[in-house]
Amino acid sequence: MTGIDPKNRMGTDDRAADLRAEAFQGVRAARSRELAEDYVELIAELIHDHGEARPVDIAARLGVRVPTVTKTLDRLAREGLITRARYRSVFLTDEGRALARECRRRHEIVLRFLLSLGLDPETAERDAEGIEHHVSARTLALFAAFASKS
Amino acid sequence: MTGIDPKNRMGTDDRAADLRAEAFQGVRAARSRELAEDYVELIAELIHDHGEARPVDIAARLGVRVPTVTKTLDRLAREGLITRARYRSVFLTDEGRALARECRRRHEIVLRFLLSLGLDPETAERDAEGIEHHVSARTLALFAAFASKS
DNA sequence: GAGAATTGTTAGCACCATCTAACATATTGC
DNA sequence: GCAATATGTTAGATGGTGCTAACAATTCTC
Ligand SMILES: [Mn+2]
Ligand SMILES: [Mn+2]
Ligand SMILES: [Mn+2]
Ligand SMILES: [Mn+2]
Repeated sequence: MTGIDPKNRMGTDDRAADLRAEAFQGVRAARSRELAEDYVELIAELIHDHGEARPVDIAARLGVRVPTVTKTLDRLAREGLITRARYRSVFLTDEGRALARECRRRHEIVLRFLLSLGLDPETAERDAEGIEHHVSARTLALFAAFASKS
Repeated sequence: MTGIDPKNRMGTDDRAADLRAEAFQGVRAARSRELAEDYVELIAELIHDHGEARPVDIAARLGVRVPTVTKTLDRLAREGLITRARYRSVFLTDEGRALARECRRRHEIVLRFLLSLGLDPETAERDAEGIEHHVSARTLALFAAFASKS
């Protein structure tokens, strides 16, 4: 019968720590999807605007070198988001197209939200590009509601 | 004198692409700082709440294994954010403490903002943990203003 | 204070994301 | 159609972030 039961105190701490850990695990999962999301969104846009998505254009817009794009595209192909043939431009699979659509929608909601808060367009675009990957469905819904209500 | 000057068209595209590239480069830079930011913020909190920051507690709260923490702490020490001695707990340098303070402030502003939008506390905490690293000073100021005005 | 339990480190693996250099292929322009 | 240019791939390096297994040091408990 010591004053405070150390087991109990630890138990509370542990539960709090577990909650934290879950949050961080979620963030890590989101991080691991970020690059694929940016790629498919950009590929869809290039196909829409220019008729095709070429590695050189992807690289120019992402600000990385072409070999970096080649390697990442190989990964996306492995994951079933795109298809490609050597020396040819890139195509989205159905799955890739679905992801791209979802990412575009999310990107636009986040962007409109930031603009409706009064942020300048350039900063809004920059911040949206990072924030979009870390916004839950609930938060997205609130963003959309706020933006349309203002 | 061909119908549309292809050089001109390309020029416009190039400038737009450059802007995009800058945004993505900014996001990549933020990504490369994320982990260090989460670590120093958590270390400061552990020191404040428990008197010391031990790898085992850092690991429990981040949801990773202890050897992962060891390795990352080595990197943070290399970068001058923490100091440590073998088998001892972790200390922040002045630089680390300054970064931790800034991260904590930013984290709280983002969290309060999300809560003031009407998000439930658990989702707010999760989203804040990811969003915080991608919020510019301007956006942060707008978040803070919105949260206090509501 | 010795043995048990906990904590921390090291080594080694896997994967990702970036780069440069060198080479291969396609496209373009004359 | 060929030569020059542009584009794409491969190889190999660097560094980050995660893991498990094995071992070392510390701390706790009796
Ligand atoms: Mn993005
Ligand atoms: Mn985007
Ligand atoms: Mn965080
Ligand atoms: Mn945080």
